[in-house]
Amino acid sequence: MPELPEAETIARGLDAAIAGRRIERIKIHRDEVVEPMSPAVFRRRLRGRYVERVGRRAKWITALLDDGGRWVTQLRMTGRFTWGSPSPLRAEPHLSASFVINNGDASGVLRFYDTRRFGRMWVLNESQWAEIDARLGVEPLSEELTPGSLAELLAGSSAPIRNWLLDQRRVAGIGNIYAVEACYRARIDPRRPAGSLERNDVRRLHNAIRRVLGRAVDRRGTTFSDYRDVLGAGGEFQNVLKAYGREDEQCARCGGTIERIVLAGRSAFFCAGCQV
DNA sequence: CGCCGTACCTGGAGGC
DNA sequence: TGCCTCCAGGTACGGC
Repeated sequence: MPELPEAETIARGLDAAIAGRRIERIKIHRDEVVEPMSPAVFRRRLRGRYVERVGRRAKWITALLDDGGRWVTQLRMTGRFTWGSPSPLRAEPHLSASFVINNGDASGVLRFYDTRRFGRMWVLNESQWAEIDARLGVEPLSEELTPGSLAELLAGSSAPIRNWLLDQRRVAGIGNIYAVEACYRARIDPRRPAGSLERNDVRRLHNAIRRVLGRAVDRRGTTFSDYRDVLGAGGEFQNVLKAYGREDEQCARCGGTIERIVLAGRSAFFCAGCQV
């Protein structure tokens, strides 16, 4: 479900909801959500802490705590937060964890649902977080990603460019939807070896990555089924997808037909007429 | 080392 | 309706 734009939207919603507030009660409904931490240690490190700020790194949601710790969440495919009014912390289908958070004069409940149960959340110290952070590549919307730095990262790779874009160690935050859309916008065949891109290809790809992600953030992400922001609203970017999920439809740019292929086990969509 | 197939899970869609 | 297969926004791991 969530790639960079969805994680960004969720992080902004969480920041508005819980920054400056205290985590009063924690219930772990499914122990695996905190693996390899134990629920007891997770709760001990989080209970009573104030959340200073919620942000995003790649596809991770990170909340800075008042004791210097960091509460981090990896949403994976179907992880979802909801912020709502208090009610009993009872188990519901797909509910992995719930948190009672002091909301000024009242309290609210933050819930983490995860249908496919791939999502994880941990409370880390700064050096543990630094290790994770160091393994993640450059933020694609930051000034660090330039046509020149992208060209250096691409050099020497034989992986198809669509697969390369999914590798979080070089550029971090892009998932399958936006990798496919960026290749379409850049008019690059998703099968092209990453290291074969020439200067003009790299410039178009750089521009495409930033435009696609930037517009998807503006539209609060892409909703097919599971993804919702913390108040339950879907995104709008699915309405302007040009290639992803459009197998057999007409290409908006050249009138060709969008094809679906499988690369490294995952669908890619492209127009053979105008993506070279 | 780089790349890719597989595994981890559940549920929705579509074929029969 | 039921049963089967395929597919899904991510990523860790192991094999080659």
